[in-house]
Amino acid sequence: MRLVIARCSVDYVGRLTAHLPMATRLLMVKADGSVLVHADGGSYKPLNWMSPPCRLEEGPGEWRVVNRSGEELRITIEEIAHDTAHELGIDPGLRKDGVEAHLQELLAEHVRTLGDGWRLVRREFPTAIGPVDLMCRDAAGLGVAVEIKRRATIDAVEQLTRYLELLNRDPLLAPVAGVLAAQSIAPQARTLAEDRGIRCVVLDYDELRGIPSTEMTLF
Amino acid sequence: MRLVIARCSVDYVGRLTAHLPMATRLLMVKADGSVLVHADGGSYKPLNWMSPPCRLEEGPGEWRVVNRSGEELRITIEEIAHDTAHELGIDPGLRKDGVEAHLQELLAEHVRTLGDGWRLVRREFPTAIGPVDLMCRDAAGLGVAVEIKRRATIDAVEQLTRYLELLNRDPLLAPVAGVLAAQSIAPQARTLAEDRGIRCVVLDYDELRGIPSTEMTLF
DNA sequence: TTGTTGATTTCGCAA
DNA sequence: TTGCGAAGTCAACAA
Repeated sequence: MRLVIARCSVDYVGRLTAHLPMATRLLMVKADGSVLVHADGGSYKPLNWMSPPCRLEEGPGEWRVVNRSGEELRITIEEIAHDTAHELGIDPGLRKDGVEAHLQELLAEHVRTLGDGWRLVRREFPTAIGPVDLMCRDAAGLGVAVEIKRRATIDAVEQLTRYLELLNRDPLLAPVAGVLAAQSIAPQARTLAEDRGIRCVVLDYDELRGIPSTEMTLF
Repeated sequence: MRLVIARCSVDYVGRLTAHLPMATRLLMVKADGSVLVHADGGSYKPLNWMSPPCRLEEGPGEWRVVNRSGEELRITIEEIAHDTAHELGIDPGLRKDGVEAHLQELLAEHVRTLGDGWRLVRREFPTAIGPVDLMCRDAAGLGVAVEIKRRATIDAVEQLTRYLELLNRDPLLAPVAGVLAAQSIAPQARTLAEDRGIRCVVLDYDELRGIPSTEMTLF
């Protein structure tokens, strides 16, 4: 990895056109040839960049970074304050825990939190337009399709609505009710969902994780 | 901006839990206290990070980066290969051109490309559930709602469908047809749109830009 | 390779 | 401040 602190201006021409006026910035050149232009603030997102695979052509006072589809990042360098290179090696990579897939696992284990006497029919219940996260039966034995999200927006309501329309056309399954379960639910999503008779449930990840999974055997 | 090349392991506990095993990486500390952990490849996204506002507490062989909501990034440092700091100053920022707003401006100027004799009623035509990108009238004087996207997915079709339902309830406007105009249209979106009688139009940004805007005065 | 979906999305605008 | 939609979204996974 090469780290350059330089006074530079940057022009990108590709999927859009963008320009950065002359200023001092960090230029990061990674081992795969990708280039990142970072300012001393903002978020983790660079001001501008070129993703791999790409090629860096270094000329006097100008870098050109191009990829196969003709996108180009042109960096005009006025002055270099720092320029070092470092061997980093291949990174072993990140391990994550607590994403949407885990929410689904947890809720599948604790379907009872949605209602007394509820049972899980199956996870990833297949339909013609994609799998329903959880298919359940309530205490009365009626079908319930559960859509799980970390953050539920209007899209989630539309998605669940499409599933419900399809499922309710099947005389063997109908009637099927809907539940939108998420760690947070956007107000507009809640309004639309309730307008369509879809129940909204806010999930607490830590609470779900805290319930002993042997609970299901108690009933 | 401080740049540190170090052999380190990283643990993040916050909205999720994540772990990085010991390896050599770049640690970038920005002026606002935010910290980025970069590997020598991948994309512009760091392996892990803490967004501002946050605070860095530096101990012997361990950094703790915390924010107000209790999220924490803990970096255990085994060896430091490089450690420099640089004054960058405030960045003047990025200027972009060619985003969705520009597509809307261009198409509003060249509504005729959608059909001979078409007229623009107004941009951002207001409805109870949000503004329609372009409201037009075709050669026969019938209303057409146009939804503009850079990339049209199924969401865009659903959005336009909601508008059309609403608009067609208004006896002063009905009947209103729908057009989905985008630089690219996902196959499933096209299928769903055409199934609902919504016309799909692929836009060419450069072509639209190339048409003299005085064209409208020719008719 | 292509398409679809989730994301510690980030970012910008507007109410 | 909050909410919502766009993004050069990116990235992982399935078909």
